[in-house]
Amino acid sequence: MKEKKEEGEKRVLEHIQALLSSGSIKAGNKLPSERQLSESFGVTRGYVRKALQRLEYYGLVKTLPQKGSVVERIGGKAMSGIIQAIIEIDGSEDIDSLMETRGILERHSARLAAERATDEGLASVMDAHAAFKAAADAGADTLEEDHLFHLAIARACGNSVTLSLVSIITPKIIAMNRDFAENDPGRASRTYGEHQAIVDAIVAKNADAAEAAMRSHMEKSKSRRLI
Amino acid sequence: MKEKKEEGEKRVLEHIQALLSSGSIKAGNKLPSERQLSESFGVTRGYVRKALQRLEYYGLVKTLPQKGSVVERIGGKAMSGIIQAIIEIDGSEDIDSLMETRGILERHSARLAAERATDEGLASVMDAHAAFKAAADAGADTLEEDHLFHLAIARACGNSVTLSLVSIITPKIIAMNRDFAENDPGRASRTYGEHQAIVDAIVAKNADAAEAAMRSHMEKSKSRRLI
DNA sequence: GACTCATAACTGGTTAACCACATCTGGTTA
DNA sequence: TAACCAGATGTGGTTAACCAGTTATGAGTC
Repeated sequence: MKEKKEEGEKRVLEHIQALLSSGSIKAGNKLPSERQLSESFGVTRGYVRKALQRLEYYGLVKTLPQKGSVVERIGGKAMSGIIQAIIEIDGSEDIDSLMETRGILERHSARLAAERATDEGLASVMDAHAAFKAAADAGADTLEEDHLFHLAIARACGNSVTLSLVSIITPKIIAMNRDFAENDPGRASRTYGEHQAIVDAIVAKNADAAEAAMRSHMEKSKSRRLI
Repeated sequence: MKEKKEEGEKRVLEHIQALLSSGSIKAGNKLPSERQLSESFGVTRGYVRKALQRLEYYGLVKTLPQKGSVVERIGGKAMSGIIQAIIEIDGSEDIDSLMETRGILERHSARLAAERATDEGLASVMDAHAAFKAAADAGADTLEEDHLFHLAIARACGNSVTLSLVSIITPKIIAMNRDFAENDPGRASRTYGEHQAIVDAIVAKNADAAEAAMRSHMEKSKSRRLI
């Protein structure tokens, strides 16, 4: 996908991966300075910084201002495997995996929302649900309201990581199959009905029903190729 | 968490969020140039670039070399909500959410591995399992082998997104509770037994059993505060 | 020899300048 | 009028220089 772009960063990641898996740098030790790395890898310092920031984002190294970067206390082989996954992540996200994983996360966020949503969380879910209906009744495009409905549930489930992951995955799916958006006139009302079942289960605090309703919704929307 | 650091990037994200939610910039349109943004936001261009790259990583904008950045065709309110989630992500990952979400993903990766793992995938799972036993028998630290075992399952499940997410989450958990690592001498063998149950179910292609075994393993390890 | 403290070297963080390339502009030409 | 074609402008991508702060050094002192 990205050929020229970020080529330097990828090279740095591979080099660091080699350093760690070969044992040249042990877990918990300090990494050489950015300047030394850039020189030994034959790239400019900017790429080293980008790669290190990426690794820090994934929690593999910790960079301290004016001091240096230390690698987390994770074994070399495991570290290497994770970096490999990071390198592969970029363009490897196929639509099937995205939708499957999203289904798993959404299903559980519905369950968790039913189990422990606050009154405030329930209210915002119902608000989003009502907004969807309003848009549908007005004959407007409901894609955004649909998305916001799901985000409201993810937020109500009280799990910040699940919310983050759903937030990351959903736009990728939208971007990937927006072109497939058929304009079936009955689609919005059918989606609304499925949403209604989810909302009912959540407000009834019936976790099993909420998960089942979301699962059903996900499977149907998958066949529609839309949220 | 990050106070001074990346403050500029956060400011840019908030500004762009405001631009999008206010409707000043509509979905599908081109964003102003990086220089214009940096000037109007009162920050240097570096921060604008970092923020845009972040948004591109999340699939919200697409940056074309020598042309400009276009925002994905997602509604302004939804876009704003996603950016909000991105801003909140940084330090908001509490250990409970991390472990809960990891449990959900691992549970399903075990199920999927049982359903559709290739012979190659099965072999690497069993290899990792054997490596764990070897380390345990030698009385060595098994943390790395434990991690690699779980990564092997995630890889065998054939879902690239799930593999990515597990790869991202796991090191954060390790980093967070490495200090809790008690040295209970029986721990390794107990963990090995739990792993054995998972492996058996996967090779038997019994999805329900695999999921149940992984769920049990996750719950027990949660109480141990270790993988 | 042990301690102190100015200083030099080095760290990651930040900024401004530079590059190749794409696009737009406005005059020129068939 | 319409096609064309320098060249001026603007784009994101990249690089090198600069900054504040930390750390190691080593001469000077007790």
